[in-house]
Order: sequence, then structure tokens, then C-alpha cells
Amino acid sequence: MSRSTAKIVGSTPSEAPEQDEPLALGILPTLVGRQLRLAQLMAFKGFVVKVEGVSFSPGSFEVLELLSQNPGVGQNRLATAIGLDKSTLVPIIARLESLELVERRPSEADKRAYELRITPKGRRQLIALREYVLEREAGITAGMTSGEIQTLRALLDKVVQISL
Amino acid sequence: MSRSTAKIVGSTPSEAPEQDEPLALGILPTLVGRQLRLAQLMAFKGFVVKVEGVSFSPGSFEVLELLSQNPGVGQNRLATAIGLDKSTLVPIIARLESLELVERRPSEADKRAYELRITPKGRRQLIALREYVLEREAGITAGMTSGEIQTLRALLDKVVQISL
DNA sequence: TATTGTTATACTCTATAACTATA
DNA sequence: TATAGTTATAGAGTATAACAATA
Repeated sequence: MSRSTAKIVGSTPSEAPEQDEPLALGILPTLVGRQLRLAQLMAFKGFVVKVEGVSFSPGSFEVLELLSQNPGVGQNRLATAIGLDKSTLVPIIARLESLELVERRPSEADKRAYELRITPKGRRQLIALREYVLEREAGITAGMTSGEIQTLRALLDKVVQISL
Repeated sequence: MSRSTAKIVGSTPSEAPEQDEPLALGILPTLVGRQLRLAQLMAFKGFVVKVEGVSFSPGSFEVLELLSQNPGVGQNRLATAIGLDKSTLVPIIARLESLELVERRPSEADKRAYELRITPKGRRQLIALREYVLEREAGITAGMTSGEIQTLRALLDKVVQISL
């Protein structure tokens, strides 16, 4: 991946760089947006959890975590909370249901709706998933002090909030 | 729709939350990885530049920026610098070429290779693109002091470097 | 009329593998 | 054998629009 060696910025070389030297990056390294993209790419590279032979994406983990905290919610509210469209959630829930990690029960109060609950099996796997996720976290924040981690979280939160 | 009105904070509620209160998020907000994902999502939401009726993705911008700094590079090195596979770059370059923003010239030294150069037209549009990108940057970092921005960039850089 | 969840569809971004033409 | 670039293909991940049942 790219290296942000501080090369000459502001003047354009007229010849191609030698094969072994890194490309000049111009203003790219100064862009928070790009750094955000690269950092996120790195953070999720190879994110595949395997619990009991089943693999999970970050999205599935979030669904299980939210269901463990909010038993009985419907798909609409769940989608909104994760920041996805309701239609996007359909295949995710379907898969989790077929794995018997999530249960869909018709709501009695509202016959259009379903109540989603995590099953005991789902809860067991969630515990293993949390462990994996926390390991990844440790990898992402390796080399940072706990103060830096807190700062990073706070600043990222600002980015998330601002653009809402 | 009668539900328990007991609000349990800090432990897992056994009933679904009311419609109007937000979902309990558990450990999710403490995860830097997730914050990274959300922040990136927000930062690039609706990123579409229109210059002279042509729209550009963040990827196209990076290609133009890198070509303006490194005239004559080949697609392989360019792909590596952006962090993409060489095959992924093919359609991007093809589009930029058909728009006459980039020129592909067969290398004389290596008959397998092409030398990529940004055209004058491409350079003009790049200037407009830079302006848009810097506007987005301002949006992303709105509400931050320049010290905070520097800190954020440094911490994101740590994430990028660490995982290499 | 509005909302819940589903379906059908499609777009973006990305990668892998196999190919060609050179090196 | 290895490399530059292309092609074909496929997989995430996401969205929009239209629909049936229900509110």
C-alpha cells in the first residue's frame, strides 16, 4: 500500500519516477477523507470470523449485538440503527435465521411486523464473536496509548456526527 | 401495543425498546473499527463531482492526482500506489482515456507496457476536482481545530501503517 | 394514506484466474 | 520463468422501486 514519504509537493516532476522509488503523492496524504478510507480498508482487511465453521461479516456481528441488546425489535428499526436500507437487511436476517442464530416471531400487536430475537445458540456464538472483534480492535489500536485511542474515538465521532 | 415501560440501563432489556427511543448499542460505540467504518461512510456519502458534466469517483480523482505527480508511470505501479489490483484499474483508465483526460502511450523501452500521462484537459479538470475535494475535506473536519485535524490525521496514519 | 417486510433488479467496487505479448 | 496489461467472471455490499398485507 501507499507510503507517505514526504516528497516534493508543489512541483511536478517531468519524468517518470524510477522503478524502485515510491510515487509522489501530491496532496493525497494530507486528506483526512483518504486517510479514513485507507484506515478503514486496513482495519477490515481479512475480517472473517469463523465460529463453529460459520463465517460472519462485520454486518452480521452488528445485527447479533443489537439483537442481544434489543430483543423483539423489527427489521425496520434495526436497519435504521445500523444505517442500512430495510431491503438490505432481508438477506442478512434470512441467513442468520437459517443458521438458527436469530428467531423471527410474528408480532401479535402488528400483524405486518416480526419480532426478532437472538436464540441461545446465537448468544453463544456472539460471545465468541465479541472475542474476535476485540482481538481485531487490539490489532487496530496496537502501538497507541489508551489516551490516543480515546482521542481517536472522539475525533472519529465528530466526523460521524458532523455529517449527519 | 402494550409493553413494559421499565427502562433498564446497563443491563440487557428483556423487552423491545419503545418505538421512539433509540436502540441500545452495547459495546458497538466503543469499537474504533466500527467508528472508522461509520466515519468513512459519512465522509464519502454522496461524493460525486461533476466537472463539465462528467462525474468522478474518489478513485478517478486519485488516479488523476497521481498521474499529475508521476507522468509516465505504468498501470501496475499506479494500482499498487492506490492499493488496488491492476485489473481493477483497467476500466478506470479506459474511462479516463475515453474522456481524453489521460493518454496511454506505448513504452519504447518495454513493449508490454504503456506510459500514462494526464492531458492538458485532464489537468484543467483536476484543478476543479481538487477544489471540490478540499470543500469535502472542510465538511469532514468542520468543527475541529487545526490541532485536532492534525492529531486525527496522525492517528489514522498509525492505523494505516500498523496493519501493513 | 402510511408502514412492514419482500422481491426484483441493478450499480459500485473489488478481487481471482487465465490469457497475450513480451521480457 | 516472470512481468505488463487484458478479459471474463464473480462476489460483497449497497440502493431504488414496486408490491401485498396491514395499519
